[in-house]
Amino acid sequence: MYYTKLLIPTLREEPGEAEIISHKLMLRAGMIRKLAAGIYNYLPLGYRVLRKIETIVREEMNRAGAQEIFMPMVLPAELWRETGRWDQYGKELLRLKDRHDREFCLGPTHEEVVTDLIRKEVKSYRQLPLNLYQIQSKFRDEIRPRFGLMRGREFIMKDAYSFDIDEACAEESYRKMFEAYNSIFRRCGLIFKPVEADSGLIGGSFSHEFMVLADTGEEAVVSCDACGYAANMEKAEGKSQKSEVRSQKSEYDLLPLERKTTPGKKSVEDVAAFLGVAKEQLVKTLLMRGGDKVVAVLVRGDHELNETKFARILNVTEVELLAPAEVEKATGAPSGFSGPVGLKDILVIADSAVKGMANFVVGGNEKDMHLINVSMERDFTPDQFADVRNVQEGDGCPRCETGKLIIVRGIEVGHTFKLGTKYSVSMDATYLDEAGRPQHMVMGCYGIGVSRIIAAAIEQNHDKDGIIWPAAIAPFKVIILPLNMTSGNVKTTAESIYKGLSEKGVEVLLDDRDERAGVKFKDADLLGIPVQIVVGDKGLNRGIVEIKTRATREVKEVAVEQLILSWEI
RNA sequence: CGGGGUGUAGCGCAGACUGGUAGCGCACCUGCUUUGGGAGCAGGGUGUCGGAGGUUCAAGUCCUCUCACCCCGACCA
Repeated sequence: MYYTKLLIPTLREEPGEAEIISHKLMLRAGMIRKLAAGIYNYLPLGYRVLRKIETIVREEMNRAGAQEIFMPMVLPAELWRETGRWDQYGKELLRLKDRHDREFCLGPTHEEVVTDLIRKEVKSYRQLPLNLYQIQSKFRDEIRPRFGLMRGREFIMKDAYSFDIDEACAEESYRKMFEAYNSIFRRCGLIFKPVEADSGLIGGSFSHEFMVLADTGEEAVVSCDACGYAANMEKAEGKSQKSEVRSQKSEYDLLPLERKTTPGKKSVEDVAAFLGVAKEQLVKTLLMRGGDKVVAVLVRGDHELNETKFARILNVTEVELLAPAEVEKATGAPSGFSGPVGLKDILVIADSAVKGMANFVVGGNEKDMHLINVSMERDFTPDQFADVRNVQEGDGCPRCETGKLIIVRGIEVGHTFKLGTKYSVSMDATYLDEAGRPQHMVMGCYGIGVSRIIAAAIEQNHDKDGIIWPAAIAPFKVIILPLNMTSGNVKTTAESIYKGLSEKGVEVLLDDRDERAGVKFKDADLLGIPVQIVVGDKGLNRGIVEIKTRATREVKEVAVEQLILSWEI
């Protein structure tokens, strides 16, 4: 392809709308342009990368036995009402009406549609298992789209759905997808990690997220430094190092409970500093609403509540912190002074790291008042202990004896769920077994953020000058840089190299613009094509061209006549 | 949805407080020179100053409403 024939509007300056590096570089490299918040045009270069990724995804999905289909983007409301998600999904579901006033939504995911298809077409156990996938635009009306393709409202997703006769077969289908996903991300040239995840709103029994490791990732990835354990923050469990070992009551003399005035000291930092104790000697009391109940949660001062775990304990889909006025009503004191001692008619759940603590500090349920030397059981007894906190770096691994947990950032590019019968039951998708009895199909669903992979790949592969594409997803493999288009020798040599490589099946971009060398170098670095072939008079006088690797900037001089002959794809 | 901010040329921005012919850099077009890391000189403005009302002799600037976008938070594959 000739550069002047392609629309590649590179920018010298960083557009103000972009915050993170992948978004900036995609705009600067002329890959995408924004149409509306979270909605983007793909220009030729961006689309080529997208297609590369799609091809890898298709090949691996097909290899794993999945079949490609294509479902509509506009979905009728009735299907969503059948599973209850028309009401559950909230504002993220973009709803619209047709001319007859019938209700529809733009598809954010396709469990309902595919289940409807299968329940109509599949009747017998002989037709199973089935795994159907599509690569398609999804629309989720995100509260706050940001970071370009990383969190768009319209985005391109590969979604697959498996249907099996029973749990064991469903797990086999899941395992195949898990392996296909590993192959896909490996082939895309990404450094990634599959982690255990909470299954969230889509529901189901277990689930993995595939995380591309990058400092700018939006999610925290927890993993063990000794064994293979890895989970996302919502799901990760850990053994607390300090409280469970050091703060055993038996090792301490219980001191008498005391009241201390702590004027205006509300935060853990302030109270700890004021009283001259460590943050981990405090216990926070958070008043939360889950469903229609108000619950007090106790978490050690240096720990954070994990709302996902907490919601699961309460068996509700979401929990929220009470507003200050509600806290005052529930405890009799302004927020910041809540404590478990003397709380009435409120369920108290304590994080397991609080178990066995002694001589600690809690709020006094009175303005400007805290209690010190509080001890479990003597002064109060929680209704329940449970793991409701975020793990911290250095916590013990829950799976092995010696491992310590480490935390890195990741970008979620894939998610696999074992759904079980959640949708087949609510939508009555059944098959007849060998005995002729109707049984619910057991399902799985598997998503890959195809467009997000582009952003993730750039987050992981760039330098100060631009993108450095992994070869498998690069828009071109080679860019030829004739440094002076007015030199006949340079021009014809560049063109013959272009022709030679093209005939060998190499995807080549020839920068035939009449630009100065500096401009071509800068743009080539920005675009991130893995190999640059530099053709200049200087080199040609010695009969050579330079082959430069974008990633390392290593330059190899090669005789012109040798170049095509010795080229290895 | 709450808080903050920004809309002026393709991109980055100034001009607004204090109303008086819409500007700067880059990009773009023409010509000449130049040509190995974002060239120089000369010429060219490509703009409903986000939109609608209003105040005024006069509005990019003041007032009201509105739309879009960005950031923080809550939320989320």
